Amino acid sequence: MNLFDEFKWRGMVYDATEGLADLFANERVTAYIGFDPTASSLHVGSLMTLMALARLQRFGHFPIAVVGGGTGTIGDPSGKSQERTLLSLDEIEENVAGIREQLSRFLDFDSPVNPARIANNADWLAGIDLLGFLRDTGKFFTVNYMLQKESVHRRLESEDGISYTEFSYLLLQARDFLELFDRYGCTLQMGGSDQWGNITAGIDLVRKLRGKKAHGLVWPLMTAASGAKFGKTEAGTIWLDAARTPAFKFYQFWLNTEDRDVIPYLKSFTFLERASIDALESVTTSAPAEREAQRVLARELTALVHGRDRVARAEHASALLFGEDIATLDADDVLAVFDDVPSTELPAEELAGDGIGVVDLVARVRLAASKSEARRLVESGGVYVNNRRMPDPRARLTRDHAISGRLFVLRKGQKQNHLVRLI
RNA sequence: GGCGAGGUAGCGAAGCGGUCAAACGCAGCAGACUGUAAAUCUGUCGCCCUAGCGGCUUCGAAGGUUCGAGUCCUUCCCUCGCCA
Repeated sequence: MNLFDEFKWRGMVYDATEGLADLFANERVTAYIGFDPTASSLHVGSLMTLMALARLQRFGHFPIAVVGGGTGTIGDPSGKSQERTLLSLDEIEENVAGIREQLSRFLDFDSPVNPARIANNADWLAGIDLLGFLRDTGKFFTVNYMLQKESVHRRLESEDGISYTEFSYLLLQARDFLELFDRYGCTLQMGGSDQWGNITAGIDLVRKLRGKKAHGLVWPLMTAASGAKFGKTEAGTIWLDAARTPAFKFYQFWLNTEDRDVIPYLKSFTFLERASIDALESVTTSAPAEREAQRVLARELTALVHGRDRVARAEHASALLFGEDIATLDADDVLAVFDDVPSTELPAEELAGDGIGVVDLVARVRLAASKSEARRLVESGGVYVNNRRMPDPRARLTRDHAISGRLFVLRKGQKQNHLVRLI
């Protein structure tokens, strides 16, 4: 099976240029994808992209991850309904460094055969002078062509319009492709379907200036079946950085995938073979309550992003949290398992006398934004201490309630846990 | 520059001088039901507390009229549309 069929089977081909399948079959292709340096960490929304590069490398081709240190200063209008706020150069610099680090978990930069490569387009874009750019790149695009691009077109229709800055973005990305073609013989650019316009612009530029055929491949934008934006949860974005999204939470995010999304996610985000995924699909149909597919998905991704040892811990923590009676456990066991769960230290003297009010504690550890909100939470039955619901806002906690006299497991709703250690 | 429309809670959107902390929808949070799922239903949803027909700060900004202003007047700022 060549890479094109592989992508196709995984539902990753939304559109591709003519002849790409043959190219994959006959040549070792150098391909690139761009990453936006809008934050110092990538989040699950970039997984498709990361996996695409990783698969490419596994099939013997050459992946290039381009971090948009240059284009990031401008902002891509694709898929955006509003003008973006510009980041400072320092911020971008910092973000590029963070992303570089995360890429290494997906790509092999030391392969003797087909090592991956990282490039920062600031290297060639930053030094460009306006007049030179207008002559060398601008001359090859008519405004008519640019206006036809979906991303530009949509913004023209909108009330807010599009700034000249973002309008120019297309040209910069086209320039990237040309540059990578010249430097590394890169002949393929991939991305989400919103990138199609930018990609074809690059292909056109390569053809016009170098007389060579370059290719493009885009996949459908990942959405959850519910229509929710993928990768965001109640508590915000799911990052690939353990400091921002602890492994336990990351694991839980995938475990909570709904049935109708889980198979597509397995295809897109894991290296599992077709046979395994087909098997999981039938199990999901016959025994959905087991959530076997979700477990595998969570295990695979947590292992990939956070490492094998984290998986075991996350699984153990999940079993405990959603199963056994925490209160009977030993504080050390709980701590060992839950060290990813957010925690707060509380001086034991605050529990002296008649103890601390549940409401106060919930607000104190920021499980609720304010004391009033904490009170509402408690009254609606959404607060649990050591797995036992505490619906009375006047309830107080003393040391006697703590696990081994030194630990509280505070829970909000079904899933949000917080450890309180007495010191 | 001229004319017109408009700026209300995270978003959208009501609001004809008093009972407006502000209808309604979405998003959010919690509960029931479940499989740590989906759908559905319920509650909640400015901030504070000693939780009460309690206190405080809001309706672009600043002034003013009035016993009383999101609602009226003045000036200013900003957005959008049409024209130049």
